[in-house]
Amino acid sequence: MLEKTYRSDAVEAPRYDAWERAGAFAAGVRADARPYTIMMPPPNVTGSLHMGHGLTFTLQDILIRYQRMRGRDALWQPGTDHAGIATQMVVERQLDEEGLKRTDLGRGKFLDRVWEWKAESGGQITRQLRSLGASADWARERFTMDEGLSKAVIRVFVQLYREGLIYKDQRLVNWDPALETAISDLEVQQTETDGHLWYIRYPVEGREGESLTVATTRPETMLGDTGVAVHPDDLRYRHLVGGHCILPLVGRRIPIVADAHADPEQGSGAVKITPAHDFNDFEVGRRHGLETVNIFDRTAHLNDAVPEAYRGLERFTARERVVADLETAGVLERVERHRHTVPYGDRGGVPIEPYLTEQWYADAATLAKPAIEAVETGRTRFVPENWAKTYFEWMRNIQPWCISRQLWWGHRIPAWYGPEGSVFVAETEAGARAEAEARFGPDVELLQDPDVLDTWFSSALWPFSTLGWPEAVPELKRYYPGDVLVTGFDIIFFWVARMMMMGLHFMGDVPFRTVYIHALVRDQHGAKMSKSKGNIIDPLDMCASYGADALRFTLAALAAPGRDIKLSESRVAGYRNFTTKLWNAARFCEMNGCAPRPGFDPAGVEQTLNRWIVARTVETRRQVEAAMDAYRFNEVADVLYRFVWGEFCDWFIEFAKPVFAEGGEAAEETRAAAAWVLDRVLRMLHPLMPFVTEELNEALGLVEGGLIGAAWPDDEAGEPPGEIGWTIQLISEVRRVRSELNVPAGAKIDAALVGADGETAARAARNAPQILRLARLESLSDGPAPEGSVEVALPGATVALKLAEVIDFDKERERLDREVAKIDARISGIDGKLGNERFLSRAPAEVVEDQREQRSELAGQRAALEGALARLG
RNA sequence: GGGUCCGUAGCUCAGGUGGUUAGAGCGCCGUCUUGACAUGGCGGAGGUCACAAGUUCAAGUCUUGUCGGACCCA
Repeated sequence: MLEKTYRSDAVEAPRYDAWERAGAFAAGVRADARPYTIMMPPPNVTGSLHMGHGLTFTLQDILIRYQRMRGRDALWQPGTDHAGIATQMVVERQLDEEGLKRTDLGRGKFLDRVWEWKAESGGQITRQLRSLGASADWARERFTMDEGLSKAVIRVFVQLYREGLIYKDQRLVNWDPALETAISDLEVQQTETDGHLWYIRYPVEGREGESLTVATTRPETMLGDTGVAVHPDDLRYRHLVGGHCILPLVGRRIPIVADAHADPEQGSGAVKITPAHDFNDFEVGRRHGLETVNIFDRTAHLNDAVPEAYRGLERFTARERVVADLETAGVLERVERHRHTVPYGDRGGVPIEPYLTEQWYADAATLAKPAIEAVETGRTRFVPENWAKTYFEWMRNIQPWCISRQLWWGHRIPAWYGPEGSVFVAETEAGARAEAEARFGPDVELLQDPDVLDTWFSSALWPFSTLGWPEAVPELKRYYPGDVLVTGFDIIFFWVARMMMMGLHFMGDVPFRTVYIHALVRDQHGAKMSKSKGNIIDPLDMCASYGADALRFTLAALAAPGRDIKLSESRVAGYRNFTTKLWNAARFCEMNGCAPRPGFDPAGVEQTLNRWIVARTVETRRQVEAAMDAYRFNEVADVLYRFVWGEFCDWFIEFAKPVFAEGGEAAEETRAAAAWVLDRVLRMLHPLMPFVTEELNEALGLVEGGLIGAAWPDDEAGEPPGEIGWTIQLISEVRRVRSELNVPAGAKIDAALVGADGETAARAARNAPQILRLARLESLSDGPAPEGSVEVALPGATVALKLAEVIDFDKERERLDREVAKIDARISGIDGKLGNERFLSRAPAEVVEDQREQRSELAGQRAALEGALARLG
């Protein structure tokens, strides 16, 4: 006997363990089945589960469980990525507490510490994923720093290098002075900041008293200025082009050049050029052959390239000093408040510095070409397809990808430096050495590049490196390409694009056929969830309070394509109630002996009620499939919710009660039908609510071996008979009138069916026990309407409620007048259409016919109401 | 500056290719301890579908413009 309420907290963990122990998540068991692959976007090994994870992994689990039930050999490949910067920071913070720096330990010992940390704490997020119910194939779990995946990284690097698609270059990078490494331009957050605009006069050489005024948000960078630009069409300054300014505080002689980068409308129209510290200025400098003077060291302190007085100053201190000195020198014209965007590193949290360094780059433009084409030709499809535009936009304007990072934690770049600036790139040191010795003879000294690769470089290989590449294992052939990649739009550039490039280049095929892009999870008012705002809804809290099933169902129900999810706890509570409802419906079935009947044929049921629920179940199944195939998770949830609650519970179970009470063959068939519907409901809900459905399945002894491995239903049935719908309408109308007239809920009243044709009378008779019970009627006789009754018009008949004692005749007349008015409004609407020749000639025949039918139906009801009015006198 | 998306009930949102009386959850009001379920039942109120023009027999849905908001890129 089922408990009175479902206890998710007691059920979920053991249930999950049982699945995992039984190997229910394992791919490869169904050797003859068509594979279905989802590559789990590897969360950071430092991560802990937040609601964004909750959404993405819930959707993936829904898909994987659904396809598993549909008979596919489902592989959900899990794992984590090593998160270079984040992980290194975590361990450095630990060291900091011991008063140590990573340089105190040295590279080897530091890496040992990172691995130690990983072993202890790195599994947190994958453990948390289990409480969500994620049915990933944990036995195949991978980590981007695993031996095999590392081998793949090295292989890819070496091959791309040999193909000329990886090279070293001296360019400006986004430099994080807190972390002392280059970072990707994607890891730079442009942040609106209140600042100032300083106007500085640069004296013109050889023209006493004449100066050019430049405006800057970063006055300290003037120490590295090597030019001043004016617009070529700017008549004010044309005579100065080709001349020089004398840089204040420094005394350097810098050329005045004409360049379209200078905007005549902005400030004075003249702009200082600092090629070593600004991306635009770098280009200007290149065009005009200006010097590059690097004025910062790795931590953004001024270096020896600046006058002695400023050396060693931190950049913001330097700003104050420079401004003060400019003022003293009388060349500071004015200062304005100015709001502008400042680039911040999203990990280090300090403003990044455009910084001139030598780094390794991948030729993204070349790699992008086939990746663009693959989406153009539909080999990979975005859902919703709008995101393809974003993808194209970025891919068609792609910049060289800076792949080196000045970190210790990560894949070490397989490049060794020898004498005379030589570089040897090989998969192993021995390989590099062999090459070096061939050139320089034995005993050549080699030094490996100290840097590591961008974490996304290894993530880009995830769809095939996790399957064993570069070894030629059978898994590669079987599970590559994946079927769908599920991720957020914020990751299209970082990861989706790069997987496309690498997959096509190394596997010769796209890494996945479909990319499903879901939205961000926000709080109930649409704000991003963040610790500082205190508006975080923790998925694990939700699971603990309402059950993982309730959270999963909520996320699915809110996952409408192309829209952010505004989540509130009350939604989760609402779907917890749905879990309870399901539980209680199952409990009702159990209490009434609704056991599955061997050989039960849903298409062969005889009772109208059962034909109805069977047909509705099949119809629901079709709708769920269509929604699932279109990744319309909200529709999947909605269709199931409405069917289970609004039809199965509200009507089928209520209609079944008198049948059970009556007994006999009808009751037997209805019991079997109820058990069958419940079985189908549990199967269909299982991908969304795995725990409660599995628990109920076991308790009721429905599918042997568990739902997780059960087959998705494929029953067929005809149209649902209209009789049940009509009866429902009758009951609802009577209830409404009772409520309107304040008839006490407990009072049973006599009623008559007036003016019913033969078929309608038969319908009413067949469903009389249900009608009496649910409309709370004492009796339902055949017309005519009793004296002093309230009449309700229905298709095919009128129900007259004997309420002489409670009726206020005037009020009843008013009520009927209102009903007539409503019908008249609809009739005149229809007449407007039917009176329009263009409608009759141009609208499809079935639309016209439908209007005619409605009109005749309404006319009948109107006549019935008029009759009722007449009888009231 | 370039691009994407969104304005539908008090709140949060559904409404693929135009076609019944525009739906759901939460909230609100009334009512009911009826043997599955008060985490519930029954009933109800609440919408000029942002605004304007256009296309069409027909527009929440398509087009254009206006206003308001969000996000991405530079």
